[in-house]
Amino acid sequence: MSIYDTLNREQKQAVTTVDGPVLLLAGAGSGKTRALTHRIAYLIGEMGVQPWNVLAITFTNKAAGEMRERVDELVGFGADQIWVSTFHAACMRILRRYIDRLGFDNGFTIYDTDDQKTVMKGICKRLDIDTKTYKERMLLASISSAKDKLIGVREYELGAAGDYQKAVCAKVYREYQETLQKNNALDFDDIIMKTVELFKSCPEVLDSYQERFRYIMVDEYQDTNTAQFELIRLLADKYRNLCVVGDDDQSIYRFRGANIRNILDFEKYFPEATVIKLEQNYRSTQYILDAANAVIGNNEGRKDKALWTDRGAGNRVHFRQFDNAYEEAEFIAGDIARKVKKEGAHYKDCAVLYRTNAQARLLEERMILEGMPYNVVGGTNFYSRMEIKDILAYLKTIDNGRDEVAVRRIVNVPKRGIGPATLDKLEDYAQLHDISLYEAMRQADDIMGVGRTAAKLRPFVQLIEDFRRRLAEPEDTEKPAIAELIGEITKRIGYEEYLRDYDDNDEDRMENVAELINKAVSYRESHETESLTEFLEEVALVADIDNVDGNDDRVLLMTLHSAKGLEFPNVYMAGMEDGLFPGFMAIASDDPQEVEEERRLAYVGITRAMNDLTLTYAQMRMVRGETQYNAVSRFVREIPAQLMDNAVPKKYRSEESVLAGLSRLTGAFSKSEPLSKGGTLPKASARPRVSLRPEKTFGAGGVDSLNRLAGVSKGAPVQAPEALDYGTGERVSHVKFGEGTVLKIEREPRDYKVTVNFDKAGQKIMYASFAKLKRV
DNA sequence: GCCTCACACGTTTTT
DNA sequence: CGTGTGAGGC
Repeated sequence: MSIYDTLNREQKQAVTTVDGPVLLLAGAGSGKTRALTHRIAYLIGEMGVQPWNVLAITFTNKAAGEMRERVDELVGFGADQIWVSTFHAACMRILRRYIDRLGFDNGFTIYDTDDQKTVMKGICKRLDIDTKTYKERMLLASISSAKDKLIGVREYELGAAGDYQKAVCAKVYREYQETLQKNNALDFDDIIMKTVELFKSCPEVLDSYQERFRYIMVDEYQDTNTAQFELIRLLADKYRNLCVVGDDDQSIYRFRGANIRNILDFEKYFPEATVIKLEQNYRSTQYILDAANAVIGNNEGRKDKALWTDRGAGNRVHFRQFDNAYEEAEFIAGDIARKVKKEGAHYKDCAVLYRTNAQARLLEERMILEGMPYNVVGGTNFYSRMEIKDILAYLKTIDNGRDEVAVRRIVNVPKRGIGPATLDKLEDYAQLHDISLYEAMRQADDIMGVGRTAAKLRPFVQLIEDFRRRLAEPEDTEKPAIAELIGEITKRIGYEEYLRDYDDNDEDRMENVAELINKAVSYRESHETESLTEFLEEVALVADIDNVDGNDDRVLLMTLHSAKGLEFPNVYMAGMEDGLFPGFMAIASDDPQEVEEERRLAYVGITRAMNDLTLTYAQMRMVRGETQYNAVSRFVREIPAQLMDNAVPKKYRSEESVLAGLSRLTGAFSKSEPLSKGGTLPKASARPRVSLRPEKTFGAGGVDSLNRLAGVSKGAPVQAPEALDYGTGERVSHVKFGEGTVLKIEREPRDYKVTVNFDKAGQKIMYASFAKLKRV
């Protein structure tokens, strides 16, 4: 009995066809990861291929981690020599070694979307571009899409000739690339593009990697963009042992440049390719699979395939409709609770999938209310939180002084009295002397003479220099670990106090900082040598889905995109409405491809379900403070009625009414009038809707906050309190700062400005109507 | 340089 | 609806 006996015929063929290009068309749930991992085991165990000659590429760290685990089990000795990694991580490894050949320093940093935006803002200012006509987002999008297609600055400029708008983009593109190079930074797209550039300009480097990676496997191949395809093509060009695995029906990243032609035209690029189809589904029951097939069948131009299962009919697809999104959330939470209680399900067996992250909120609130354990994947990435970015910017500055975005971010956090004017002066000086902004700060004394501003910069520069010096110390003497470094930074800059003044979330934020320290500790544990550069790189390349722990017994809430590659016994797809899913943009577009992509997304969602699939619809939904009335999603309507337990109402079945439903009826109906459908759901009107949102606390300020509330709701200016019930020299208490003594009260046109010396928090100046001070 | 208020703007989706 | 940004006062 060998490990290959459990594979079906097609899987076996995929495993044993090791020479030449292979296109493995693997439908959802057809065991493609099994096929891939066994293929790697077969190459090494049966064909005598050296482990280091194997490269397996995935899209997320999570997928890479899972594959690594399974390969380790199957291969045993030498498994750690196999490169199992994401596109980005693999390219980073290559670039760290060779990017100096492209004029970058090997210690370069990675810019995330936030950093890109910051750079772009600066460029628009510098080039005097009107950001009303040319939005930063749009400019970045066109640069990104150019990079996805491997169009460099020069080529872009050539293509822009004669087109004013494009010419502006070209100018911005050039400036953007120059800025990044100056800052010794790459953005996500550069990571791929620069690697291709490296391979094309340094044949000997390419050759060394071709020799190294004689057997290449690519997972989720349908999501590769042109740059990624070119990268793979170059690497595989010598030995042509390339096995790509994908499903054109699950291609959902067109918006990010994924080129579906890569999979559809694979046989054109590699005419000698063996094509193998995996069509047996091991995941879902028949009803679910039939529904999936029915929906995806509406797409044109797909590779012909039909999934089948021997798991039996199973349950019909559940369809439930609700008056509004609150009831939808209530039902989903309730249904999960019922499954856990009555059917012995675990929370972690249930996932709620939706189109947009914004939908998570209502669901989350409902689950909090029910005390149900849940986990939201995505939304705001941990590493894009303000406090994390601040700390990382300190680390980046210590690590790479050329990263101007990082330096600018923190030079005045916490406040050091260094404003834009000072930075401009420094910037000019830096440009003139061809040095970095940070270097200019180090020389600040020479620039502005004995000006006060130079003195303000000194402690900052000293702080950074101090940490740099200590990091340069030899190992196991004085050199601090990254975790210690973070702790010391926060302490020395007084970050906790800064956060306390910043807003009311200081406790959450400090917890996040603590979490970052945890991550630094676990980084140290999983690596033999600690490198700040490497730590920052790992941190830059994590996706939200990477942090999902499948062992936690919690309901998972995530977007349909995040759900790709996962499976759950019970799946809820919420917000099945035309206008939301498929999205408004896709419907309005005259490019039918857009709705097709949404349909593939629906297909991905449906095929996540193993046993139970529930689709929900809300007639009324608040979107950005506006009430929308939508028709039942066309994707629900594409599922034959006999596969579902509830019929889609007639009114949504004809095309006409669907179109009518599409138009937004804001204002046409009274918003306060609940659209109750008679006696079907009597509790709808009785339930206090407001209670679902966490109530905002206005502190103990009594009259003052009431004044504020009343004032705000009428849109009138805030009224100054008639008189204060405390005076100079008296003791007062504050919600955040505790007790203190009033030093000064100043009358201002609209308010009183009160200076208080707090026992613990020190001296603060605040406005009476906001501070909610109470006499003690 | 800092702080406040007013308003404009946005949503797909993410390595 | 919530956030982020820019103008104007202090």
